[in-house]
Amino acid sequence: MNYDFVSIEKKWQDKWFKDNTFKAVDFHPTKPKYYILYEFPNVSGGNLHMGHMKGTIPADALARYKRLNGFNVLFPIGGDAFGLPAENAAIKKGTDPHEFVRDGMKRFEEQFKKLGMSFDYDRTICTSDPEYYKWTQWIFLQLLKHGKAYKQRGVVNFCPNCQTVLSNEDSQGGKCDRCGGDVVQKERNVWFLKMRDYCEQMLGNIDRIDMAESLKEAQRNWIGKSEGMQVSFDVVDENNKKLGTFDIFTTCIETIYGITFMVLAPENKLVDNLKNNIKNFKDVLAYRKKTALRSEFDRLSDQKEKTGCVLEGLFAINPVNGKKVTIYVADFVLAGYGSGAVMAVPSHDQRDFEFAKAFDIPMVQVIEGDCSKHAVEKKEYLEKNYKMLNSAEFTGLDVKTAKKKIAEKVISLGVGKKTTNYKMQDWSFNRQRYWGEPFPVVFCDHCGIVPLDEADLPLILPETKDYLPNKNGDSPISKITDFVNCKCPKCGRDAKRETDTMPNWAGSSWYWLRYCDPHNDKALADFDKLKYWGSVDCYTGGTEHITRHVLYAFFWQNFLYDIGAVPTRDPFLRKMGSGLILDDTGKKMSKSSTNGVSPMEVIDKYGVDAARLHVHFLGGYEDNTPWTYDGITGITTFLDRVWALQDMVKGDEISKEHIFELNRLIKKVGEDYENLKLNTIISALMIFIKKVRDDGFITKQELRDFLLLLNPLAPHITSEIYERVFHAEILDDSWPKYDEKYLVEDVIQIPVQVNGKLAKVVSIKRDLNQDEVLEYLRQNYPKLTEGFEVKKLIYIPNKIINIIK
RNA sequence: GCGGAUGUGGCGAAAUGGCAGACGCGCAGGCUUCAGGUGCCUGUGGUGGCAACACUGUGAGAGUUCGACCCUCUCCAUCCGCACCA
Repeated sequence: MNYDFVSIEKKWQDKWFKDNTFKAVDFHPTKPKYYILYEFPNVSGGNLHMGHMKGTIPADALARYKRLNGFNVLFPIGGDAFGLPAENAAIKKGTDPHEFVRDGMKRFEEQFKKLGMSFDYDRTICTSDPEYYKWTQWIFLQLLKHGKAYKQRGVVNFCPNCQTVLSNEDSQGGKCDRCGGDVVQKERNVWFLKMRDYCEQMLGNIDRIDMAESLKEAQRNWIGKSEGMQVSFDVVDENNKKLGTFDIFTTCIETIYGITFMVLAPENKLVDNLKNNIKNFKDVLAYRKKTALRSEFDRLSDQKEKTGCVLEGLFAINPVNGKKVTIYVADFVLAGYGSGAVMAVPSHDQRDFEFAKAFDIPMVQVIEGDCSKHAVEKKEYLEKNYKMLNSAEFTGLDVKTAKKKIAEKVISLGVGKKTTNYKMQDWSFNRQRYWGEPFPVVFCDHCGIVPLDEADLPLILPETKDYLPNKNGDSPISKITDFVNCKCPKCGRDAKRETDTMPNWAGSSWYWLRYCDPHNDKALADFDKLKYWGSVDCYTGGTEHITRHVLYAFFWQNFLYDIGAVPTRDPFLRKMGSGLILDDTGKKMSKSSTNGVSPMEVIDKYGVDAARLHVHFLGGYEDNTPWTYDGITGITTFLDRVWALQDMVKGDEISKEHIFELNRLIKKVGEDYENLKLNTIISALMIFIKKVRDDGFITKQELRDFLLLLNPLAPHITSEIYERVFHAEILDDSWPKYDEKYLVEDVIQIPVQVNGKLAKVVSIKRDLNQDEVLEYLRQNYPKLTEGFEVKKLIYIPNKIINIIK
């Protein structure tokens, strides 16, 4: 007899939705809090895809499990709606973004309902709602007020296709994150957030969070902490007249006697400052222009051919030995890292080596090793602790000692100091696009950049039909003159508004805080509520944008903590990245690919309980799993058998036939929910149901416990059976307890090995001592010990016996 | 190039120092059924054997251990992230 999943599932979903059954209670008087967050979906798609099944279901199961265990669970949802992804999708569809987002949010809600998600729908937020982005703007004002936001001309990533500036995070590998096109470098006036100030704090967050090591490493790499020295070099002309100085950063101070040239990034300011002394300044400008347009193709090309341009007429003086060397500009030196300049030691750095070969520059070897084919780099010379050469008083010392002594010398000469460098840059924070949070600032000829009064927030995004990106890379908002022209809040004279908008990451960098108090119009959230809900206990979601998103989250949370707006530095205690669902070619199943199977299709065919179980029976939460319908019959058979339990009820209390299995099951399933190991929960439940069917009956109490164990994963069918059998609501019941005394049986089966090889499995009383075991074996299994002397008996009580002969 | 992870039957996968392959799919055989792309039962890593059983087996090779999928070292393969970061 099959159960009618269509009507049963709808019945419960309607009820949960209508009653908002899963409402979280602020300041619950007795229950402990538990905060589960699922990464809110981006409204760009408007439809849930298989990837969402991987992330939502475990979060929902954990939420339901925790509620049954007496927790006051906060499990909210919302939509990430501002920014390029939604705007590009809206443009493609030819809809106004406002309307596009409204539709998308509605569709998400319907689909989440169909998934049986136990969200608190009263707390739903959307980042493009003025009530929400009021507080995104408020946070920006605080950043500005505390010197963590600044506007500056700088060389930044620009996507010619999307017509906007992008952050480093949004242009990884030289490709636009949204359209995949090549990103070029452009000089522009840009808002930056001082994320670099938070490198150490963020590294602390990474250490404290419970998250996969690979994700932690990706984030540490992105921050890119590196310890070394900053050293000052004088710049002179042919006649040794001092023209200025510049700093370099190095992690290999021990090679300083090997410098044969210096290299600046093409954009380095020194080039502009000394342009009158550079004889070939025209060539330098031409080189600059060329490198700015270098595309992805050039950068990835295998040759990695070194290009550059000498600065004729300028020389640098090595502070340790007074040696005069040539200066170049070259694009292998990055303007944004360190001070945008390096000392070049071709014998001991492979890039310098290649550059020296290309430009025919001499080399000086200062550490042992064979430098004829390639540089002997620090990995090799430090590991082998080679001796120093050609390094004045340090010649003959081993490298490790020399490194310390040379550093001391540089410091005592007053030309250097120990420093720490980070790869991470400040966050370029504006986009020349329509669909985003307007910046709450105006530009006044008299007062400069003037922030709006907090009382005037939100600054509403003006409506317009002309929202397509501009060809010249200006924001379309610049055309809305009655928005742009305004009065300066400070002096009252005519002023203009900022017309760029914030990036899509703005709204998602603090949204977990808003869920604690989503309707507050006095603060981003009430401080006591933030304190009550605290850090997110478990945060699930995809891994696609995890490095960026989590770092941005750490950054904002730390900033808000420092200004006293939130009670903790750690937004999340545990972050789980769900694996991908792969299609039949082993590639990521994407929403756009034609072979993508929609979750709604699976739900319509098999029911949502079956779909929920199937996706997570396929493999572990953090593993990639290939999608297939194969095996779903195993799940539907299981659910049919669960349904059939109603007709097998006999007796009330737990039977002696099932007491051990049931207690073990309760223990195992509970542990597996905590660790989100849903696949083994399902198999454990299958094993139990097989036992029940073999015995031909289940008691009422056993059925009750079984339904509770399955409820977090398959909430509909279990709610229905519970109601039919017990005439009550399963959600009013609580998680079954197990008793330790039923986890162990008096007579156990344990393996006996001879010389480490399995010989026999024997039945034996629990908790015998070693002598008793040997005696027992001699009595009952004489063959195991006959014919040889037992040299040694290894007996791990109740686990294994190993006889050594 | 650097970093991280993974590697187990025909397939998805269990087992984190103690009986490898649980559970599910698939496959084979059987029972039920008017019928079945239904339900139920049995078997199923490989090799040999009618069989009980024997040997063998977790990417490859070494090591630690009474005992290794699990710990250590070397290598190979695949996937992911970063990539001229001084």
